[in-house]
Amino acid sequence: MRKRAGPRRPTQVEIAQRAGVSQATVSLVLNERPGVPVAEETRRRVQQAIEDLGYAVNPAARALRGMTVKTIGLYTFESVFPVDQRDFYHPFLVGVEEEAARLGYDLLLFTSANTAQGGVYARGRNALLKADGCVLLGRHISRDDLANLVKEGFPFVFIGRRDIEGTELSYVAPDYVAPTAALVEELVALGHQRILLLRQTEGAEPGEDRELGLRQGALAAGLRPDDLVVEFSSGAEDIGADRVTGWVRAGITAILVEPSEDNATGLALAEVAEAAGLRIPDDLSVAFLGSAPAPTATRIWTSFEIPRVEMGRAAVQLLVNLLEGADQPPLQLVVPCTDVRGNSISRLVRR
Amino acid sequence: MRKRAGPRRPTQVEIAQRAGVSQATVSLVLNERPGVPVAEETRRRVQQAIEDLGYAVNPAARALRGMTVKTIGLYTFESVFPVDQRDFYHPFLVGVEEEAARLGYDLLLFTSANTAQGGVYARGRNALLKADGCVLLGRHISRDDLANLVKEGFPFVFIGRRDIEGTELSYVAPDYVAPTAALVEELVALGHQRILLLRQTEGAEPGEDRELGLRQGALAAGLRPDDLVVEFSSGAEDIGADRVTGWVRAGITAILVEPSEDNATGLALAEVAEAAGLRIPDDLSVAFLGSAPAPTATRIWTSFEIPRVEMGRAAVQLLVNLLEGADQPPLQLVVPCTDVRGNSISRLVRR
DNA sequence: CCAGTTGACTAATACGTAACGACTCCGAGG
DNA sequence: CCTCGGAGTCGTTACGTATTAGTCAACTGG
Repeated sequence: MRKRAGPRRPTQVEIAQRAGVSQATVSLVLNERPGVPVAEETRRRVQQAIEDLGYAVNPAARALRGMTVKTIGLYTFESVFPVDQRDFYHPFLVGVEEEAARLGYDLLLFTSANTAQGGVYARGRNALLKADGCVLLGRHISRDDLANLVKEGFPFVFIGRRDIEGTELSYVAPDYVAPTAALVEELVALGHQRILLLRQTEGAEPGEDRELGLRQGALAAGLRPDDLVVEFSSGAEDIGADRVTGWVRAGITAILVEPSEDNATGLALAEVAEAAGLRIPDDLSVAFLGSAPAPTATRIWTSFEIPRVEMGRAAVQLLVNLLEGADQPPLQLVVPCTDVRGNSISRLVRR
Repeated sequence: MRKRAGPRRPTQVEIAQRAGVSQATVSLVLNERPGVPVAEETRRRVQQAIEDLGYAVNPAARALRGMTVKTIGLYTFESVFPVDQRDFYHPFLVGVEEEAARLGYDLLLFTSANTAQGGVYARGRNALLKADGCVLLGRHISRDDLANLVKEGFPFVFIGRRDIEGTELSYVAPDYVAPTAALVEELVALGHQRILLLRQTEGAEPGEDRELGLRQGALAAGLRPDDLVVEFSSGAEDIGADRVTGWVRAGITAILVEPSEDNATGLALAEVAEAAGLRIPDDLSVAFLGSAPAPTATRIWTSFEIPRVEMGRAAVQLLVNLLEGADQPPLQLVVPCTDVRGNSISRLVRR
């Protein structure tokens, strides 16, 4: 943190001198306050001085007085930056940006915190303070950091659901439960009796929600709990041929995949299955509980889409509510997903 | 600019009280100054207090003292935000972001200024002050704004070349002259004798550079100035069938197109030409002096690529040089483009 | 002619930090 | 015994703004 270079900028004091008034009056002209009138002639002189000297209010001084500075921070827990178009997170950012712009806030990207590998509390401890409030994003998140932020009373909104024991935080999250349940009911209606849920090992809450949806759907469709299998995968290398054929031999006919950012697990599953002579969907129905891999000429994955742009927008709206409403309690918002009906599940044919 | 909500954060004074030292000592521990030692035991106590209270330095107060705050602003003169992948400007932003992250700076996107439609000096006059320095970007730029910024001594780097009379500013720009000249020489070698340059009406300097390249190339290839034609277009609707056939009837056999962000002009030209029965490149050679429309199965446009990501990176490097070097003069950087040899120009066949 | 009221302005202060100069120890050197 | 000097701390100030409490003159109504 070195010293700034360059010539000094004019201050309210200099404006005041030039206009022949006090600094307080300049401030009054700048932000007119109801009940404190300023004579028209005085106002004019001050405006003129501002024009002449090219004055601009100093945001730092303003912030020091405890004012907001119309800036929303955007922090991601994993390396989302640089913002690549193919990136899973890109639509969130677009939504955040659009809405911030619409509401007149600038957007501060905490690019440095990520590379520094220290989390929110890395560098000068809580770098987020440069902004009025913050939108947080990312799977591999530090619960301690979140809890700390809540304790400190720093205004933030998390994109995705996070439950922290003992505290309540603001978030906007997709509804994984309902569409998962609907998918299960559809599979049962298609004749499937044993269904596997393949969960990611990381990012607990979304996985919990999907499992809840699985059980709700099974209950509604009259499936027994024994017919449901839940397994975990930490990546593509987890999915071996023996594991997949094992599932099938155990009577599994439909697999619900919790997607990862790059969908490596799901793609590996498909590849391994086909290599083992299992055709999708004839021998094995596969659906993604979230964003699926891009459709190809022959394959459209059955899945559902998270409204990412809208979630980004909503996060900013919640945050601005927190910032502008005095003493708001934490806000939560759950948004519905839209179904994608593809050709990766089908009616079960008993052999 | 309302008041901030939430509980107050701990200050250096409170740390000092808890550690039994003065505020000045806390500051010393926080930013160790060469020549001013602090006892190990004291340092430890202060660190402990910082830990206990969860202290974080207040960036506003720091900034007010004239310190830099490790933030680079990014301002675009037209609506680049929200950052869309198809956007012409996206690669610049990626480069800026990468380099800012690498150098430990956060990135402040001035999204609000664009929508407010007021330019740099809109809102509270010069919103840029929230950052230490700024990267500026965009074609439809206000020369007055730029001149003002220079006058005020605000550190910034412009992406693209801009000459402002009487002042010198920092920029990173692509070299349009050399590849344009090379293209002209190549066309002449292919037998072309009358060449048209189709300039954009807006964004003067890049157009000037291309025209300079045209004349240099013509000179080197032994073409007479009379054989060069320069026309202007303000968009796709400018390009009518009569205009294009007029050019051809006047002996034009090759057209160099100055690209716009969306390349509408160039695409319109191609369409109109084909509709008029002119085949490219047999009847008419066409090349883009910059980024061409995306290649298709049958068409790769001859053009050259601006290294946009690298330019973004370079802009940040220049800016950080300005910020961290004391009293740096303005810096300029011209980067080479890479040729794209396509199938839209060919040897001239006399009929 | 005076108490009360309103309009227009200002002096003073607080916000949290970094830096400068001054101050107090304490041991070494004369 | 006195002086000197360095190590370690501290008091104070300045940064530029928004706000509070207050001053002061002009005006009102009785």
